[in-house]
Amino acid sequence: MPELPEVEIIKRSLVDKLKTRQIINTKIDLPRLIKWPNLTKFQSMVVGRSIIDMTRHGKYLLITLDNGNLIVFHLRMTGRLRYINSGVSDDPYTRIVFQLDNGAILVYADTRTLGTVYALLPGETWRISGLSTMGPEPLSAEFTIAYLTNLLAKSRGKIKSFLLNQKYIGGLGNIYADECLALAKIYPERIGVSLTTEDITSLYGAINQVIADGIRDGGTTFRDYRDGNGEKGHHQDHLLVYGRKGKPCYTCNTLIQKIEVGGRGTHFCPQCQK
DNA sequence: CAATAGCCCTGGTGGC
DNA sequence: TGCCACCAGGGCTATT
Repeated sequence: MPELPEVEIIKRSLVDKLKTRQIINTKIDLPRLIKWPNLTKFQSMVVGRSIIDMTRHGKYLLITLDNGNLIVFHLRMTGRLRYINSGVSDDPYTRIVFQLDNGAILVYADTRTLGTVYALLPGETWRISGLSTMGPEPLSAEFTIAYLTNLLAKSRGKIKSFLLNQKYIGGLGNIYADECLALAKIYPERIGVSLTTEDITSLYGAINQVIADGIRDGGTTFRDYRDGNGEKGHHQDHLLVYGRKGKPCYTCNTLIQKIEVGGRGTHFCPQCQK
């Protein structure tokens, strides 16, 4: 499932190829993925425009067009964006194709079709609440120990759920949230306000470290994730707990457990994480 | 504010 | 081998 590191790698692998390209046509096989506006308006806002830039905000990907309009993607669970020189997609789950002026295509493919796509006028990002209410991202200047401390002082829910809430921190998903808590040695069901100064310092460092490592390794490929060139990531080879239920902890050899927290599968070491 | 359930959706998997 | 219930889970909504 693409989280911040995966979406960042997709952006990096696509941005230079897309810049200055003109979108000459679209082929939309699954119109319900377009959440705003309707199919006809979406096409009219996109076709004929040139791409100025591609950026990422949390797990959202944004393409800026030459008139200031935005194409916004959220890949959810199984969304993929890929640039294909030949102009022909071999992905059986291709849902949207953007035909470019050099004969290449930008393909949006999505197995489970939970992804979302929008076209926005300049200044319309408020239409996507998840985008406009998103908290600071790991590794950003706004994400500080003081910020985290202030929020946790008011947080009466479980720390795992806190980390997944995009209003607090933008970009963490289920895999990296579990990894953050493992690295910080914090039990996922701890209540936010119960975290000590030491815990918070450790967690803050772990969040930045885990996200940086994920990016360094080109993202985590469990099944579906690929970058913009169709390449897998490597961070699945460096996970401490996610997907390791029943396997020994690298620190203490205790078997990793999996529980449900806030409706999400949650992996942790019962010995190391307190 | 927090927890929970339901919804969207398809493919892989485990059990029998 | 075939069938089927179940699970994966991000983000949103409704309810308690």
